[in-house]
Amino acid sequence: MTHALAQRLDAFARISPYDETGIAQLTRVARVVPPRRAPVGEGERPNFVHVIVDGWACRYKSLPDGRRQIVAFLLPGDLCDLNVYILKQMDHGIAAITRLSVADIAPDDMDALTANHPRIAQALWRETLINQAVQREWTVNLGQRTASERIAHLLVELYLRLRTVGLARNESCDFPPTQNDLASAAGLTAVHVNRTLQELRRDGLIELERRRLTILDMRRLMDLAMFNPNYLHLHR
Amino acid sequence: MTHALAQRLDAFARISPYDETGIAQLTRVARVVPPRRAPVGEGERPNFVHVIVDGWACRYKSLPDGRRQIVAFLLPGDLCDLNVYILKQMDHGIAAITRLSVADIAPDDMDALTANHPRIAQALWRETLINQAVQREWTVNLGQRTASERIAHLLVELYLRLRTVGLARNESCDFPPTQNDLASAAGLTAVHVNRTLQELRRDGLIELERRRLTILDMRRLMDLAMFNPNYLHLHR
DNA sequence: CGTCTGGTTGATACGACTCAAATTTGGTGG
DNA sequence: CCACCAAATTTGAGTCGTATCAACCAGACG
Repeated sequence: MTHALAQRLDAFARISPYDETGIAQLTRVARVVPPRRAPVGEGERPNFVHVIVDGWACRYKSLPDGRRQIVAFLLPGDLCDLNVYILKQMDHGIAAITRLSVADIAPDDMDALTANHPRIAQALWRETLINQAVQREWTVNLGQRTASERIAHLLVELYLRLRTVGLARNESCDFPPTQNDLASAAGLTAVHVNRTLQELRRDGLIELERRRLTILDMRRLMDLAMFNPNYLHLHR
Repeated sequence: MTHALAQRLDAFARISPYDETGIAQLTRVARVVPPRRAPVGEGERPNFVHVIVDGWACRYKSLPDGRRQIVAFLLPGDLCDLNVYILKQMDHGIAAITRLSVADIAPDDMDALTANHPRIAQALWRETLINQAVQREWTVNLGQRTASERIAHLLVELYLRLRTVGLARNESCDFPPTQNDLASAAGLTAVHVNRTLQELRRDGLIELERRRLTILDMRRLMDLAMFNPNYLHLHR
């Protein structure tokens, strides 16, 4: 089984077996984080770069009055904090959605990796830019789309991202976030997410139960979401 | 008058006079773009990196049915498309809000600049990460805040960003975007932005007329917006 | 078996949108 | 300098999407 991070990077620039070995070595030792816990302490200035090896996490920001927005979902192969590698402090929190397995990479090892593997360095830089593009699309999602369009968009995005790391096929994938999680990612209430999901089910677009998502009609779901995959830059 | 881009970068990492000269040379020749026009063709694969020398622009994404979301405001010193430098295609558009003066930097010159000025290279990398943080905060803004909180947050952010490039002081700055622009940045209708601005004025928080913004009570405006400046990473 | 988390349902309230029109502002040309 | 026009702002009335509040239900787990 090839590593999720390698698959992720390979999706954009060819990663050689040699490169892949380099990645595999750094992510060999993984630590387990229980659900709802933070793999990275908030506000802390971390000394390691964290890679999600298995499981789902999210990046979130909270307002002083308790409101909470999930600003990104982190899937296997995602880096938690390339940013803090350079910036002084974490401006948001990270929480595990499922049980998580995380690899901690020391800055020195990271530097060595990018120095010895220029393709990886470039792929990481791309990764960063693509994350930015995803964040922009989320801005559009929250600013312009209605509840059902938003949820539809989120589901399609997550399905496609899972597929590029080999965690989805046949329009179907594990889908651990609760309706509460979806709500705080979509800027809706959990109640409304619930009704919206029912609507999508009723219209024969999706199946979603027991933490498993199946997209029954990809074409119509994408149309509803006005989903344009170009922002994911999935071509090689 | 020192250059906006230099000021911007200097806000995060000390830029030497030598570095500043390098920047000044690349941005000496500027091109003028009239309002509402695009300094960079949409969909095109640009051969140049564009820097806003003077004026305001915005980054936007449109949906097939015509809805349009401004995902970022570009102020003097901002780079339009460091991203496309690496990614294959532009996944969004750029439009001038005011008359714009733009410097086009050839990739080779860009490479030379970062090679000869490591501080600049690092500062540019930071810039990228901060833009990402800003985009995350916009996600929170659209997902969690009410209309008046959103507008308040937007105004404070823009004021602070202008201040770091020397374009604002005494809680006052030029403010060219129309209520329509604010609406499509805040995910609201222009009508509602109008009423929201009136509310902010009525409460003695701001003055805004003839394209000039004055923040009358910064403390209360920031409280209303639940504004936490840490995401701008303004410290050095 | 009781407890807890997540999902579901119903009734009601409200923030923001829509549509439509009036008014003001700013730019342009005579 | 004024007349004109288009763009931007303002106002009002009515509607709708989503939030709120409050139960209730199902399954997981200790």
